[in-house]
Amino acid sequence: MGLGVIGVASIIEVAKLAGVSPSTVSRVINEKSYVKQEIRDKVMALVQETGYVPDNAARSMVLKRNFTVGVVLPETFNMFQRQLFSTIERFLEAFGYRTLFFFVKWEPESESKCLRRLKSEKLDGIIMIHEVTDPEFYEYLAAAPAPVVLCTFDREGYDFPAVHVNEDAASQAATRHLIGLGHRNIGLISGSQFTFGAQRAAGYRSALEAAGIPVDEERIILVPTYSPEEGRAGMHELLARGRNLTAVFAATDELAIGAIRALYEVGLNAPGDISIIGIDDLDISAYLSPGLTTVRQPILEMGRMTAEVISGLIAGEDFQHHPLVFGHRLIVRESSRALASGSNGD
Amino acid sequence: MGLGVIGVASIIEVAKLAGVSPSTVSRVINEKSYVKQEIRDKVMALVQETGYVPDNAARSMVLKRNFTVGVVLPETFNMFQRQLFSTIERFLEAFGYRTLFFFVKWEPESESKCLRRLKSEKLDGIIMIHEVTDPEFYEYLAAAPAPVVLCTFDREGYDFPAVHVNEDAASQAATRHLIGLGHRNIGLISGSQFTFGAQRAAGYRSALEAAGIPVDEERIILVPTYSPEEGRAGMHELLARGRNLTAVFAATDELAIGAIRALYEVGLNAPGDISIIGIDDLDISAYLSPGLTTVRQPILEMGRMTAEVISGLIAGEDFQHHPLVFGHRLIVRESSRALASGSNGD
DNA sequence: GTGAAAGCGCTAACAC
DNA sequence: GTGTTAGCGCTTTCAC
Repeated sequence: MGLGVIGVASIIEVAKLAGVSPSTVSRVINEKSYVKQEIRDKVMALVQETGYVPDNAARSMVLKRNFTVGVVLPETFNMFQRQLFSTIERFLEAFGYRTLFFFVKWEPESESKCLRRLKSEKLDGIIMIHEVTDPEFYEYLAAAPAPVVLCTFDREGYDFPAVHVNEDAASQAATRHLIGLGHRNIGLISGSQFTFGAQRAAGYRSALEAAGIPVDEERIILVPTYSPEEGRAGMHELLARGRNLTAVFAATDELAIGAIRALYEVGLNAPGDISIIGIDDLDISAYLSPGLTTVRQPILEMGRMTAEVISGLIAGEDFQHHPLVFGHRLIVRESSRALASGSNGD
Repeated sequence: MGLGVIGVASIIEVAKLAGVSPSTVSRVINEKSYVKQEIRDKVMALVQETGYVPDNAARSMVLKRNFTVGVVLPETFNMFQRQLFSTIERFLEAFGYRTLFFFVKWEPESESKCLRRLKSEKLDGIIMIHEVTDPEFYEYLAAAPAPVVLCTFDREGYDFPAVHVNEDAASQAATRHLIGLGHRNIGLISGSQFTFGAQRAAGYRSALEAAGIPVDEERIILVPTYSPEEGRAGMHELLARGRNLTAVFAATDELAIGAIRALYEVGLNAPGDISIIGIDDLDISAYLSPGLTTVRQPILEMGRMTAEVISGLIAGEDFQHHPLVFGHRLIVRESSRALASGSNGD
């Protein structure tokens, strides 16, 4: 374990101890060019002994690189995003980058603060897991010196690589699942925040139309965020409208959890009274009682792809148009069930 | 919004444009010493216009500080830890520090890799939200040039400031809640990982003993991790042992969620057949159906305290012995209920 | 009140 | 193969 003096050694001291120049020590450490075996061994031994670790700040100053990728995500990130960013972090680390997280609130001031911090970090790359509102933010990103990858959404008018699921297809699949179970009076709880809220609502509409079921606007509710609380409130509102719902498609699993909760509060249950389906397939969704029927986004693949694309871009590779739009997978559990004949409420 | 040349401006260019020296620009930005109002205004205007932001690497090199606090947490961090670290991050940012996360897996190799990375970062402070196993890790921490604060646990033999809840009191409260409801046949699902698993089990035992209820070892199960899956498996095992349980104390909410799931899988339910209580009070716990009865840890206060202590320490303040051990709060929801008389299974 | 100059720790030319 | 030198962008004495 050696002396283990804690990180006080600089490259100069190691060089002195080894009786060589700092450049040589640098060469040994970075394996840039050949150094005589004997010297190399000696230096390595000293590095061990002194516990020398290169100073990142000095290194990144001269290299003009930080080996750091910034990840912007909502301060209130949910479990889906949590899984996504862990995955991204893991792959990024494997590629030799450290990850710096930027949590941003859903308010202009927070976004501009984030933007300032982003600028000061001289990042090698930026991953957006959060769809900010400020147009200036995207302008900066587009002109930024570092590559940018969007994850879980796309932005019209820019050509950032964007890793995301086909929202329309996913929500059509969710709606079709309910239709296939015999449901006709299907409600929707989606959100007005972020692009995907509208996209998922659109998928719901087109699936209904494709099945020849008229869209009843009273069965659609758009809540401000995607939290369980909003799902709960949305479901209560839907119930209050008395549209004889037998099924509800919640645009996210968290919304679905809240919706089931609302049912519970009024003495109803899923799927007994109303079938529920979500989107995301959070870790927890399989452990709910009833287990949540949902549409899974391939988190692992999306995270890996995001990390791969950004590191390729950083390395200067041309952006090959990877297939960046991912497919979904329907996961049927217990919160949805076939409509008992004659019980469609009409 | 001005020229907005992307972060290419250096302090020298701003100085040239303003017709002053770099030192003056530095003084204006850092408000270190007085600069004539006129010049100050001019410089500030240029800073705006050029979008100049000081380079962190250069800054930290000369200042010999990174303004960075490292937070070590488990790669599989749960929702409780997620809330905790968001809180810490927010306060740290308010104090002017950026947060660098170190996710570590539950394996020796991952811990030593984390240790290496920790060393190379020249952190101003280190917060441990994860109880690593490697003794060497703690040795490093104890000798580290930067202050260290433990959060959610304590480590015998060291005198790191440790922010955590009184585990014994919290789990006694949970157990007593069940006892107060008339339950006598109370199971326990806790874990063998981390110190708190044993602590919570101890609280369970002493509460039982205090109530004159003999501890039945067959009603206690220790699972390897604290995931819903383990809670589910643990509950199935408990059920299989046929000890006429009417209530179960799960050492974490995630464990409790899994336990309820297990009940659901065999056609039982909480609280109808078995009452369930957890510890943590995750965001999601209130939205389950039934809502989970649990013991809340004051996440916000703990996070704030952690950030305050570390920033005080970094600023060179002597460590005043703050009250670092927090109290809990029983949150009664629907997963627990009074034992119907005569239904105690014996 | 402001400028000049030194230097933080490192790497990359460029000599030798 | 290895040493010398310059310089990354910033802050901070020290002059003025």
